[in-house]
Amino acid sequence: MALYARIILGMSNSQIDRMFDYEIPFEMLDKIETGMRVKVPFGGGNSLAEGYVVDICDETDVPEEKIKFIHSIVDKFSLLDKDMTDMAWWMKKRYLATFSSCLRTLLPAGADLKNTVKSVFIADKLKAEEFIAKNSGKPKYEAQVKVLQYLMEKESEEEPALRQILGVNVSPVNTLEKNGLVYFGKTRRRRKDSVVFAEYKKHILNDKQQYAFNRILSSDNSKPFLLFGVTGSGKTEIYLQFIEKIIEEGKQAIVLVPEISLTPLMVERFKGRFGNRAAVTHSRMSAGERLDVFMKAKYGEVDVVIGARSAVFMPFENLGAIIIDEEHDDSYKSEVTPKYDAIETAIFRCQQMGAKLILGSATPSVKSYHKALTGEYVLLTLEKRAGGGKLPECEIVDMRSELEEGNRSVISRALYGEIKEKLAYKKQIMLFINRRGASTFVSCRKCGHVMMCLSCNVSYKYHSDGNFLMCHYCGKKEPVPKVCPECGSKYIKYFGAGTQKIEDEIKHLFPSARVLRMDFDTTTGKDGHLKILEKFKNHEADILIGTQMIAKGHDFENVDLVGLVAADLSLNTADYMGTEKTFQLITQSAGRAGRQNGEGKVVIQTYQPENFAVETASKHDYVTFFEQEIQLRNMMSYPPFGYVYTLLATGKDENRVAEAIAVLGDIFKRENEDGFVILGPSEALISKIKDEYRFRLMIKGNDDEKMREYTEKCLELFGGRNGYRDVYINLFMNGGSIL
DNA sequence: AGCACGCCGACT
DNA sequence: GTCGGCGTGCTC
Repeated sequence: MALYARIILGMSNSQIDRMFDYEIPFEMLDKIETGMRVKVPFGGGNSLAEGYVVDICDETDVPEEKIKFIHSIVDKFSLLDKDMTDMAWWMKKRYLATFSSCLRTLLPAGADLKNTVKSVFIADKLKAEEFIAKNSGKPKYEAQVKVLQYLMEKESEEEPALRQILGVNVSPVNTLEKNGLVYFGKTRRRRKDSVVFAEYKKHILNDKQQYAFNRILSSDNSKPFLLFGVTGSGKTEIYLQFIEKIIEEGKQAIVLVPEISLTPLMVERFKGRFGNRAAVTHSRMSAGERLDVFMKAKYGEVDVVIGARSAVFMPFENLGAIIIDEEHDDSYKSEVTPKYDAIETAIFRCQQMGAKLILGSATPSVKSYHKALTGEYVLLTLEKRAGGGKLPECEIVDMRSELEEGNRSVISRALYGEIKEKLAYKKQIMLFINRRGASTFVSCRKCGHVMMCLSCNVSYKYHSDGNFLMCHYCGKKEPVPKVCPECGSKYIKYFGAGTQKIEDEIKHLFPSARVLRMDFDTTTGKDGHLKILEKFKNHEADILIGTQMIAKGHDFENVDLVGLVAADLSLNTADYMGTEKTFQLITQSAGRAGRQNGEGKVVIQTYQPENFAVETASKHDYVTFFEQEIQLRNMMSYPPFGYVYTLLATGKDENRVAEAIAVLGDIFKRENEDGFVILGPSEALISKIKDEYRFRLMIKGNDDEKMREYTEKCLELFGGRNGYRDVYINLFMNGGSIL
């Protein structure tokens, strides 16, 4: 009886997102496993395609004459078990993506690298013993004896490692192989992990911490925990002690942190507690290193993995817990298809594995806190800072009256005074502005013409260091025009303020202060941002100016003043998350001030001082913020009460894109049985990016589940026609507005 | 995604 | 007559 392998092809973005059955050739029967990648002949030309074995079975519905044989096996070791492929199926359903894209997402980027290394195995222990007895002491055979003695203990070793450890060269090993005492084979590659971290000592939990800790331990794992505690309330210590318990039970844990806070300090804490039983993955590691961590997790060589979003896919076979720190952070949502949310994925994974989930934050997302209040999560609150430190004092400055009273600078008089004072006391200062470049746009005063990028239909941003215009969508640069290209007038005006403009202004106001700027433009090198932060930490600069990049995670002892130059920038976006983001940004930035001595001061500059997000954040009052925000969401039918899906069609040919979105719109209108609101189709606000035209269709409703099914059905009907291959359809279910 | 098949115009 | 353009449909 023949055996068949059920294969999912790995090709991207395809209309062939379904299973294909292949017969397993006889010689592969004992090697092939579910979860391996294989090469198969596919299509009329039998070109080789790579696919994943998702199942092995002894029957198939496919007529015999159609069945082909698997060509070859790619992996020596299975990358995925059934739980992992189940997770991929769940992702496909939840995020309406192809199964193969889900599989590729949960596999590490290095999964296509060679994962094996030449290794030496002992062939025959008896013969080896004889050889050692006969030849030990003889200088001629010294090296061979050394190798055999080592292999008597270890059975096998990677060849390069063996030679390095024993200090022998290739020839004795090859001689042994020639004489049949050892043989060569391949083993899974392991990389060394030699850095030793100082022990991070256990802290005694205070009453509040102990209470939260006990609640988590004694739970039945059915509900996630939301651990709500201000910065410095000791969440990390709870995580660490909890993981210790998990490991004692013989289980493993995943810790997710925002990419940006995956700092050496964070890593030290975990490595210092768990040593080499803990591993880290992050985007700066090579693909091979990341694959290595993945395989270590799968084969139980580590107990804890700390990483950013994608670490939620660590294939632990006995997962005991997932911890998501700073759970409100944007970086937990993927921006590429499948646009998975690491929190939702963690909830699925924990249910699947019977594991516990802890979400921690000082400023929980409105979504999560709402779930905690409605009983979907268990709320655990840590009220005060563990060391007893107090939160910094916040001052709100109304920039409108500043202007009225004649100060046209982007720095208010209050902030100026504070900076001057802190500089005098040799304290450090951080200034935030959520925007790079120097100006937001450049326009002609006479005719109002705005300088635009012709490939993207967005306004150019002015960059003062180098004096050029840059498109932040496609990266194109242009010199600043001397005269208006529309009317020829010489009056070109710059609007708005970004990091560069603040830097110029600060240098002008405080010529003797040492200033560092950190934003996307100054941190392009490898670890560029870490270098800048290190400099600042070593007090090689007095003032650090940056985007919100610097608001997260980093502790600077000597910072006594934080200035939010334009605290309300994110309030004015068309996004319903604007107020939430503003609250989080202010709170996080404030958390950077006076970490050590409690003398911190925060100056919040805003044009909307009466906005409740600004006001509550300045008082460190999350609960009041939440109560107002949730009412607003309810009133406006924003999540978690109402949802917006956006379908974005893009392509090079404007007419084709417009036609495709019209056809798609008709399908949505025709299939609409539940009274969803359909907006559009229409041109997107940014009608072109990188020479690709953009049209969108929006669906509104309040039943997320039903909307998803409906969208899936309509997309299938549209895709089934196979008609618009030159138009790419992108689905956004996160509810934020797509420009 | 590829690739073959097939139905059309334009070339030796 | 036949070569090759791409629109259409299938792939275990």
